[in-house]
Amino acid sequence: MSTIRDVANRANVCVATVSRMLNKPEMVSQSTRKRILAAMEELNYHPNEMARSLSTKRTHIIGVIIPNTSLPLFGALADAIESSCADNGYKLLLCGSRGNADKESSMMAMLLANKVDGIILCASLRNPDAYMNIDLPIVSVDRIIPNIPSVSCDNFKGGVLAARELIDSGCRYPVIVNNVPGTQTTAIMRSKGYKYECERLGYEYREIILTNEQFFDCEFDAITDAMKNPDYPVDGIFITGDTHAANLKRFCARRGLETPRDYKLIGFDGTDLMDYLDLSTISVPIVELGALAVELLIKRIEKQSVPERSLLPASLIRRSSTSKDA
Amino acid sequence: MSTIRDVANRANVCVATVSRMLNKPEMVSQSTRKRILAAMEELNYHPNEMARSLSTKRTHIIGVIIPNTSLPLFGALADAIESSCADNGYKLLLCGSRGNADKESSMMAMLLANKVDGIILCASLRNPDAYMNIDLPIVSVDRIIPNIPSVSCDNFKGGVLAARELIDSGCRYPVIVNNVPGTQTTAIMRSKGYKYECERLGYEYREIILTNEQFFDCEFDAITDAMKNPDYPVDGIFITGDTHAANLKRFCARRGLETPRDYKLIGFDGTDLMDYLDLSTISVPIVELGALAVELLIKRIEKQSVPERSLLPASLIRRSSTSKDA
DNA sequence: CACAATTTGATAACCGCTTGACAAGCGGAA
DNA sequence: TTCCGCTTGTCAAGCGGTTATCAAATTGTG
Repeated sequence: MSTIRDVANRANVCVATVSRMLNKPEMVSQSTRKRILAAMEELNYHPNEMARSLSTKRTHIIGVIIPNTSLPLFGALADAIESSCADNGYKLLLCGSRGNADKESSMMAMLLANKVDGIILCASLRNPDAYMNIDLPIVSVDRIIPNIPSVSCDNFKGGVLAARELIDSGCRYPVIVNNVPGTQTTAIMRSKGYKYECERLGYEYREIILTNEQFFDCEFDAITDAMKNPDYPVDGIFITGDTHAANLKRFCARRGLETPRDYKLIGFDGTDLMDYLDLSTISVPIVELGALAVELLIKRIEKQSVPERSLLPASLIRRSSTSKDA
Repeated sequence: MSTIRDVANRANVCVATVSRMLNKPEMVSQSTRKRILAAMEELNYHPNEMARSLSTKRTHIIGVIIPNTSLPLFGALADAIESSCADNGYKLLLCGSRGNADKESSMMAMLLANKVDGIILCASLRNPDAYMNIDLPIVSVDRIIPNIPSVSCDNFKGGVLAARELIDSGCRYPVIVNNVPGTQTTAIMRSKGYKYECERLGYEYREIILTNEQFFDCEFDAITDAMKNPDYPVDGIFITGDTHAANLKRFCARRGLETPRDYKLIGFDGTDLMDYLDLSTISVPIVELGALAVELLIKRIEKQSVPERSLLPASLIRRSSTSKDA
């Protein structure tokens, strides 16, 4: 592997000149530039980025902490982030946290030790303290963390859209299916939006709370039971998460319940999956979220100021699961 | 940010001792070890991995070139690879090639310049020359490249299973839907397996070739037309790729054609999507593929020898789209 | 207590590149 | 010719670690 000295020798210049040509090419004349380029070519020289980083204290690497790229939403997000990074001359160090708070912490430390220029975080939020007081630019995606700029989609608006769509499609007894309340501010905003719109339209706010395990194991009896409740026979369901919606649809189908005939169903995320299943959903602009996260992070790396909270619009994707003709 | 020298001072030892404790802890006594650890703790010291890499010539980073993590298959693969890397103390530099051969080449160069310890490649294979003659351990996933160890699933066997399943489910006129023939040896193996089994069971080998654009735009008329062909009224379809299968199912459904009534359908990949759509598929052991790729790469990094070609078993996932009761 | 074994110190070179200070060479303009 | 401005050379220190060498200090052992 050839070094900058080899190139310098080959081109009959000094190392400083080669370095200048690498970093401020306008400082070196056409003729020597050509000589140096030729030498690089001949030696197949590529500057050692490690060595560079060591002296410039800039790696042009950004770290991404994300639960799991095998989930459609996060896979798409990772892809959007990667692509934006590449467009801006940054590389991406990927960490899968699996929603494990301890892993997150150790990954933070690892990224610090590897001198990444900044971090994009999709945090579990189990231990928000871990992210604060870190002397490194951070941008959070779809999670609200004090003192850390975040980009998320307008979850409140998403909740509003979902409520309105259920009611528009003729539901009299809508319900929102939620996770056990946690620190997920985005989930809270979705609920709030949903609640706001329900009440504005004169409907009752009802929710069904499921545990993570129930979601994971598709134990949705609480929901089908609620559909048979004479006092409030649920006929419209807003479930936040496309995979959950897909699981629920299957669960119900096995019990002979079909959308839109027996109930309306709307999800949240806007993944392709919903297209195949013909399920309505609230679309999250993932590509834009990823791109904006990268943009903001780079601004912070360059010491520019960025807005503390960025909201991107959620939008309704209407499919047969919320069609009127029940 | 504190350096190794700061730690040395704080602990009243010399840098060499601190370095020893970092790299061969057994060489330093209990008592000083404690002192050093305490000093590190107090200074919140984390060794600068860049500097380390520069002198050891080992980054413990592996580069991954993959088309696009937003596709279910690659998202899952990336996740499997990341997770195995983490388990083995490696970090992952992720590159999205989007199947673009030029991007692949420049990413190769980038990874080289960043001194990754090795590369896992999911190549487009548009320019296989680019990967060869690279002085760095490489492992290829699901692509066969001369002189580069590869891990893939047993595509031949997968083709066999698909053919047998179609025929078992009662098809008289099965067909395989293929991409235009390219350099994808894995696709070739699938075809071969399919063909082998068809002929072994006394059936005719028929294929329908579609272009990438036709796949992408879901222009499947050639297939539905074939289903009406009186000479060979296609009643069973093996389409290699789950998303394609999903798209085809939708395409057919819009024309009133349903599985398993009007035709049998089997995909290839084994993604969750197929579960939701109740479609049969040949399952690729993605997690194992990722883990094995990492394992082999690490072996190569450590100068151990590895097998040139590794095959992991494909398996049939049977769902209603290939059930007999048509 | 002498001797060996273990642990630590001190120093310096090195990994490959950047950067600043300063001088020297060169050509063109006045 | 002289002076200026651009380009390049020279030199050296520094980024934060690793590692080899050798010597010195500490500890354990019989």
